[in-house]
Amino acid sequence: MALASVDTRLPVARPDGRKERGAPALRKNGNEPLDTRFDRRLSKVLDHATQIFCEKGYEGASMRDLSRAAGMSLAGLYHYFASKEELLYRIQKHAFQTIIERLQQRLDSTTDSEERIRIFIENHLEYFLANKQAMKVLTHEDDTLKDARGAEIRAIKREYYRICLELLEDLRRAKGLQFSGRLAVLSLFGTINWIYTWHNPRVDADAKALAQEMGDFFLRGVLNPSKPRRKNGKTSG
Amino acid sequence: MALASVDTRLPVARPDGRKERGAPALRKNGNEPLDTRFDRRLSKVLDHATQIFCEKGYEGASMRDLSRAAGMSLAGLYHYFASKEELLYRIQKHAFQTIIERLQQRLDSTTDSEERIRIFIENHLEYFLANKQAMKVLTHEDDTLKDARGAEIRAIKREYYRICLELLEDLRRAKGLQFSGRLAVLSLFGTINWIYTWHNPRVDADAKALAQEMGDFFLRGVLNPSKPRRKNGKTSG
DNA sequence: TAAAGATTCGAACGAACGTTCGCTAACCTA
DNA sequence: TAGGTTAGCGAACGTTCGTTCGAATCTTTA
Repeated sequence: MALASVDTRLPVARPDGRKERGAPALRKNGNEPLDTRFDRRLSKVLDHATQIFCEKGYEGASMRDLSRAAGMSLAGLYHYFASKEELLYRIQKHAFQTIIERLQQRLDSTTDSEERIRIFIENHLEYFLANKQAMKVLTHEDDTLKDARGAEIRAIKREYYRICLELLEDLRRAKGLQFSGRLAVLSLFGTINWIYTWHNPRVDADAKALAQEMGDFFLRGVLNPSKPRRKNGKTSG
Repeated sequence: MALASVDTRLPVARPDGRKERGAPALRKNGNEPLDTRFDRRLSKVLDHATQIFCEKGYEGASMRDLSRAAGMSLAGLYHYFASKEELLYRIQKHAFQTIIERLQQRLDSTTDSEERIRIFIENHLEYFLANKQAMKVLTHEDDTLKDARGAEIRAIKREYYRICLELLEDLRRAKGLQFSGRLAVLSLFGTINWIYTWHNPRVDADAKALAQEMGDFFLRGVLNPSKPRRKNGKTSG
C-alpha cells in the first residue's frame, strides 16, 4: 500500500494564482518542480522559516523575524506563500514525506523482520540529525496546525505510525513473541524523537552509531523472553 | 546531597508587596503557605493557567484566554502575579519540585539498584499521568523561559537528570555492566516523557501498569548481556 | 461603624501581530 | 524597445497582545 492510499492533499497553488511559464520544469520526484527561480527562492524562504520556527517556536516567531532572517521585506515574503500557517504546513509536510519516502525505499532491501526495524530506526535518526531544525519543528509543533492542513499532517503521522507498528508485529509473529505493539511503537518513538531535546554533535555519536545502540537496546527489550523479576509488591498495604 | 545544594531561587514576592496578615500560616511543606485566601486563590489561578497553557501553548495562550478560564477580569488576575512569565515559572517549578521531592522519599525505601530504577520510572509516570496538563507544560515549554527564571528551571532539570544518571550508574556498577549512562538516561527520558503525546486513559494502562511494562522493557535493554546480532554491514559500498 | 487593607474591575496604554495595498523596479518575450 | 508579467518594497490596515491605572467594592479589624 502506498503512502497515501486516499489522497486528501490540499492544493498548494501559488499565492498570486499565476500560471507556470516556460519549459514544463524538470521534476525532482513526482511532486514539485524545483528548478524555477520561484521554487528555488521559496525553498530558501522555507529554510529560513524552519530555522526561526525552530528557535522561537511557531507562535513565538513573528513574520518580522522571518523577513529579517530571509533578508526580504515583510510584504515581499508574501509573494511566495499565502500565510504563516502555510509555511508551517509546507515545512512539516515536506519533512514527513521525505522521511517516509526514504524509509520505503530502504525497506525494500530486506525481508528480515529484525533488520527492517533497524532500518526504521536508522532512517529516522539519519534524517532527524541531518535535518534537526525541520524535525524539531515537525515534532514540537505537533498539534499546532488546525483544520484541513492539520488533518493532513496528522494523516501522514498515522501512516508513519502504522508502518512502524507493522514492522513490530511482523517481528512478533516471526519470533513468536508477546508484547504490546502500541506500547512498543510509542516507546520507540519516544526514544528516537526525544533526541531533538538533547543531541549535541560535539558530544554525542552520529546517527549510524546511535541507531546501532538504540537498535540493540530496543530489540533487547522487545526480543528477550527472560523477563526481569517483577517488582516485589508490598504485601503489607 | 539535597535537591538544590546551591540555592539560586528567585524571590517570589507578592506582586503588590504587601505583608502577610493574621496567623503565620500553616505550611504544607517547607516552602509555601497554602492556607491564606490569597494563596488558595492563586493556586486556582495557576490551575486554570496550566490548562490553558496545555491547550494552546505558552505563546499561543493570551492573558484574555486566562482571564476567561479563571472567571476573573484581566486586571484582576494581576493581583496574584506580576507577569505571564511568572505564571509559567511557578507552574514548572512546582511540578518539578514536587516530582523530585516524592522521588527522594520513595528512593529511601530500598538500596537495590534495579528496584530503585523501577521506583524512578513509577514515580515519574504516576506524577505525570496524575498531573498530565502540568507535565505537558513542563515538557513542552522546556526552553520557553529565559534569563534567571529559565536558568533556575534548567538547574532543577539537571538535578533530576543527575539523579537518574546516578541510579543507572549504581546499577551498572552493581551488575558489572557496560553501557553509556548518558544514552540510557536520555532514552529512558524519551520513553517516559513522550507519553504526553499519546496517553489516553480510555485506551492505555494506568501509571503502575505502564511503569511495570516500561521498567521490564528498559531493564531488559540495559541488563541483558547477550547483544542482539549486529547489523550486517553492506560490504559492497 | 469607621478606618485600613485586600480584592476586583472597566478602560485604556503603547507595542507588536499577520496581512494587504499600491506602487516601482526588474525581467522576459515579441 | 515596447508591453506584460514577476519580484519586491514602504506604509499602513485592523486586531490583539501584555500590562497598568485609578476608582470601586468587598473584608477584616479596632
